[in-house]
Amino acid sequence: MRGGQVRYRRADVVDRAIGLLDRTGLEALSMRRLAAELGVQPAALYHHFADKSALLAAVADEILARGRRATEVVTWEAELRLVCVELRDAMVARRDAGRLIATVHALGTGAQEPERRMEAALRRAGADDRLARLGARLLLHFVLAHAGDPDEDFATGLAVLLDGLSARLAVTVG
Amino acid sequence: MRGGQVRYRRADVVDRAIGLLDRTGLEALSMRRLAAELGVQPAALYHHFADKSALLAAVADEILARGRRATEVVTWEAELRLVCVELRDAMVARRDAGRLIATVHALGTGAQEPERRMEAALRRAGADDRLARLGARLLLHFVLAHAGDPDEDFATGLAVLLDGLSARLAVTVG
DNA sequence: CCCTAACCTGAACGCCGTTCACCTGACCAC
DNA sequence: GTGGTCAGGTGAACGGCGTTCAGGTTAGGG
Repeated sequence: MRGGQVRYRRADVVDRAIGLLDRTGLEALSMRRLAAELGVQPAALYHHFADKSALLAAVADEILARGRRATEVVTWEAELRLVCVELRDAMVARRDAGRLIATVHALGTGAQEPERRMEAALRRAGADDRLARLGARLLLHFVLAHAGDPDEDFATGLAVLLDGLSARLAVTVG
Repeated sequence: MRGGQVRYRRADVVDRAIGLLDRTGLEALSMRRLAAELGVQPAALYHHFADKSALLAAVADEILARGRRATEVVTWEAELRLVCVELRDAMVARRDAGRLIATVHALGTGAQEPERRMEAALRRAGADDRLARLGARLLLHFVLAHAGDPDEDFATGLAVLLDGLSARLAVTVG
């Protein structure tokens, strides 16, 4: 079957999954539908991904990677802002990307780079381990939950967090 | 079938669902398993609930209601703290309650009382519509995401938010 | 030219939520 | 007492899901 014996690699599958997500939404992004989209049996997908959550993680990470900006950043606060804005933009840019990324992060299988970057930025700012981890999680979960808010609300919420964190940072650093 | 013709009302079903949740976790809380637990056909559940999300909402609301404390509260800040702590305790008290409540809130079918209470408290504190709504969502999503954190982290995160909000409140109120 | 590894097939397994036509028994007005 | 109503339940089916498995096919390097 499938006369034109097209064969796919992992990246192709991820790409088509993104297309399917755009066109039909997260609910319709099932292993069976994706297989049909590729003209392939569902089982074939298990050659590229251990299970569905691995697929979703790969899709989320690809969406995130495509949303990365090439921006130079100096202050730790600007770095934090940039990560949050990049993440938010990626979540809002395409259909259901927000729910996808939140899901994948909840599953713990992917979409972890933003958190790592923010944690590193906070450490560079002088935060101890605990505050760096907590601050990164705080900011990350804020964006995951509020990406869909109006710009003004998003800005206010982000400012609340950054204010509070820099106050604690000042205390820690002395 | 089912000689001892036990018949159930909505509240009975919710109660048994909570028991099933405690014993077997959220994944195992399916319509079919719950029906089996009750010794009933799956279809019977649709007499009590329009669909699964209505069932989950009822379960979440019941868990929340059972977690309510009879506490007098004076300041708006104490009220906000109380709602957050009640919510957190409910999420942590029993197996998978956190994921359940977060899910139900995401579905928009239930678990909305904490947000309403916090919004009202913020309004009483002098916040305008926008800040009241935003603040309530900020606090709610903080708790949904960080209920499982160690006490110290939870306290710090909550303090960050309350600090930031009261600063903005002061500005608004003058 | 053959072998290996990557890729895919076809069929099945056991779950899931939900719908439908129909049945049963309790309770209440008459 | 009797008849009607209606909440609650039956049994069977529908279509969908993720996943597994034994085996087939094909491209590319030695």
